[in-house]
Amino acid sequence: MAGIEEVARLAGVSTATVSRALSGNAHVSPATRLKVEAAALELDYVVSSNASSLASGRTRNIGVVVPFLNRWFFSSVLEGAQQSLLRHGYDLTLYNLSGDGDERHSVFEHFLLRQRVDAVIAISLELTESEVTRLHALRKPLVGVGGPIPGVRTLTVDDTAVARLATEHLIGLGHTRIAHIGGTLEFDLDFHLPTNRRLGYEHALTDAGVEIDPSLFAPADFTIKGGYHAAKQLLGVPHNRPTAIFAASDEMAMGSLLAARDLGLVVPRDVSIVGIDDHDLSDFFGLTTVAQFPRGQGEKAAEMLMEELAPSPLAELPATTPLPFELKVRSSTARPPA
Amino acid sequence: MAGIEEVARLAGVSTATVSRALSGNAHVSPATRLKVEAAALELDYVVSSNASSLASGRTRNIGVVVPFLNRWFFSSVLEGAQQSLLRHGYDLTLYNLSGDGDERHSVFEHFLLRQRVDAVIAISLELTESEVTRLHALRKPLVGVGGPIPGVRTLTVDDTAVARLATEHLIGLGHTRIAHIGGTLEFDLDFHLPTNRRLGYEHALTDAGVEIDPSLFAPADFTIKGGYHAAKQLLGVPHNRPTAIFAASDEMAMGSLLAARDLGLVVPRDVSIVGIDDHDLSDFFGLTTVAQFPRGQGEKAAEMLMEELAPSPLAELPATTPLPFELKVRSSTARPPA
DNA sequence: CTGAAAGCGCTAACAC
DNA sequence: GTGTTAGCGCTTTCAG
Repeated sequence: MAGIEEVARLAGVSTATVSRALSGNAHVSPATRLKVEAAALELDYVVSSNASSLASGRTRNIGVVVPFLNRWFFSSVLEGAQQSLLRHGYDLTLYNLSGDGDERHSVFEHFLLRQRVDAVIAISLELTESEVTRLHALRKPLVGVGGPIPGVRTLTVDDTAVARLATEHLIGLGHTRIAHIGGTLEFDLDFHLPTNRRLGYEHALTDAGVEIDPSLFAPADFTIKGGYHAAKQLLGVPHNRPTAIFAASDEMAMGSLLAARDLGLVVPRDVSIVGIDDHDLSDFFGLTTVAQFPRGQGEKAAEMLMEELAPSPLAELPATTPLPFELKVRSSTARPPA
Repeated sequence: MAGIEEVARLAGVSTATVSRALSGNAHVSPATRLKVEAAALELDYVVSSNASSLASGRTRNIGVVVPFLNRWFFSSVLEGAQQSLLRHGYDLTLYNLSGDGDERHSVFEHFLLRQRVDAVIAISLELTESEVTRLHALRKPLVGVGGPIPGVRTLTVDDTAVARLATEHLIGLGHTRIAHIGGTLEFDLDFHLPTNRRLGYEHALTDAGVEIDPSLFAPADFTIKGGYHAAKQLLGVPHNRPTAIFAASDEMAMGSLLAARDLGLVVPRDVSIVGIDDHDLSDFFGLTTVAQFPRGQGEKAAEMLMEELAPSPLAELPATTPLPFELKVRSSTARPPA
């Protein structure tokens, strides 16, 4: 537990110089810098982040708030953010709001206000106006991932366009009876993702001159299990069965795959299935999907924060950055049966 | 950003009293405590964790180190730990070592030494002796989850017993040709989990008087995909096919389920399958498994740390706490075909 | 480019 | 029970 003073003594300089040399925040002659670095190394010196934060006002720590941990999308974003932050010398403190509203309140009251963090990343969370206001009042940069938050810079794919792309792929193959497994209303609270995806689906259909059939929609909960049951419902009808399913997430698409199989249908011969995500397992299942890149989203969110926290005040960045997505055609889609 | 001084002024007491009243670390008369609390509330006062840490030496922050984020086991442990820590007013800073060894080194050099954390939880990571030594030298409590670390208190299920239980379930049903999908050697580096599970399997067999057939073992990588390929290998043989598979993880067991299906086999009529974990999806797949409870493991790890950090120095606790596990029989196992 | 010194906002003896 | 005060270990003006 060597302190800065000992390093200063060993290097024969003042503590101020040690601080400058080690943080790189000011000009120090190469010679002294070397001396200081050598001394620090020899003494195993590492700055105390608390003392440093207290004195400088910067914590080099970013708060990340997520609603779930054990879901592919969230953990991927988190992974990306973590890695990127680490590279920048930042720590990541994690707040999981999977619990009740109480937990959420306490997180906002406690950690944001304890000034433990320099900024926060909110993943797929619709923050309330008061939460956003509070953060702004504390001058904490905030970036959202996974859906637009009013007044906040946000990274999000264009859900409507993604859904349209998936649906158009099916239409392009010749399908017209295309079912859609979307989210239940409760999932619409944050960001209206289900609604947007459904809209993209409907737009694509309409543009292609296909009438929208409400009986071809089934809601589910974004899980494999939910997708399975929804698909059984959709595919179990005796006649005029849909020839394709567009699921609003890969997990639901996988559930559909399994449901089709259990019904004795062969994919893609009897029914085509397409999802959204490019989940880890999608390749294994041969699932055609529209990839979004959550790792990249996490990384980008971190980078944005780094820029915002950097001394050089950049030009105002756009409030919402569109994210890339890409159709990945695999073996779960084909022309409809003749 | 009201400071303690303003609160003290508003409440008509000294800063020391405010500190005491708010932290509960000393006796304050109920009357003044109330006054202080009211003042703090009115001013939206929250302690600066940095100042507090610097002065007290406690950070109220726990570091959690994980090798993966997007795997069921790890995210579940993490979730449990997070929730438990939050309840205790602790923050959790996350370090994901999924990158290269460089990252690992930097994590150990940086965060542990930056004294950002009071203690650390290592999930399924075999720490090197020097890493452990370093932590001990810094007097940072350390608890491991998922495998024994020499010289460190660890939470872990008895892998041998778990595997034995799963295997005995199969034996009890009348199976004798029981295959095992275990881990590849690389997964054995940390904690020898694959080896232990294989041993449990072999012991159970031996005890039952069944000879161990090396051709009935197939290694995989703990994923669904890996399990799928391993199972195809095992089940694809023309004759004397195994009547049961014991997979060392539920994900591999699910892969086996899918493989069996693709081979035209009906589970459990033609082949029984059992896994370990009780993964989120296991219920959906009707998979018989031996549940371990990772959320609980995370919670318990947090609790242990809280005790260790508490002022009252408890009696020395056992170095390794055995964890509960439980056979969950579902529909993937049955008597072997006659 | 470098040093001296004044805090950063709190906690913990130590008095009373 | 409560006030006084000396730091915790750094960073950052301000001089030089």
